[in-house]
Amino acid sequence: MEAGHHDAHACDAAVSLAFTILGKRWNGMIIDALGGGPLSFAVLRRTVTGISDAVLSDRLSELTEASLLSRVVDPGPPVSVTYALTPGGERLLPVLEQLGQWASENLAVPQRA
Amino acid sequence: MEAGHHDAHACDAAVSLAFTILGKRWNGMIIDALGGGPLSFAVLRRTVTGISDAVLSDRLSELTEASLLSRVVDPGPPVSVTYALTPGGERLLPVLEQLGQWASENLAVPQRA
DNA sequence: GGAGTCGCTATGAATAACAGAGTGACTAAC
DNA sequence: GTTAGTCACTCTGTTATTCATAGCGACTCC
Repeated sequence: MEAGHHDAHACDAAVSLAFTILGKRWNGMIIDALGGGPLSFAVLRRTVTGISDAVLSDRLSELTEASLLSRVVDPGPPVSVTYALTPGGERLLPVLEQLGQWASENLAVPQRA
Repeated sequence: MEAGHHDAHACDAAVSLAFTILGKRWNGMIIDALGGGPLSFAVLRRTVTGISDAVLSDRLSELTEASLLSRVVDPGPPVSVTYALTPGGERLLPVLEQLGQWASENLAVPQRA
């Protein structure tokens, strides 16, 4: 019981930490999109349906700052920027896959408008 | 390659679905807190450090509506309300545990103010 | 009666996300 | 040379969400 209590306490802080990233709209989906390989800003914008330029730019900065993404600039011309998962970012993918599986088995699909 | 592409596409929609719940602030942590067993509103309020009454109330309603939580009223007196995970909610716990593990291994702990 | 807890609701303030316009650098088509 | 498009963002006003806090009726305890 104490062992279990200790584990639950450890999970609380770590889960909170996880949600400092994943509790912000779009981060999980950006990371998931990059699971297929490095992408440019424009491709991410189109792949993560519904996100705005401004929010995408903010999120990419935060995720890069958190060392989950790397931002690689090819000086060109034309200049191009590619975002890729870091190893830490990649380690989230199997968990995201499980989240997706859980969702498809346990959440109702929203009604179509 | 096509099989891999198909999988990635399936994950995208399902991951999006997962984040309709988990991409809102506090939901992951509420579910995690209830992983230890049913709790009252007030205990949840104290356990999920930093959440306000109003948002907790909103979140509990949404999670109940999404069939991840059940809300049980003991008529009393005094009246008391208990929230518990449904089986679907419980099935998220192992994934949350993995999220916590990922976070503790891959995210920097924020500096203390 | 007063103070406290419970399970919320209400409300204004602060913050996050949205919606869309804009920039300079570049390319392609005419 | 001009026009239109794409890229990788930045900017700005609007809308939505979250925060902070007060308050309510029901109840308990002193």
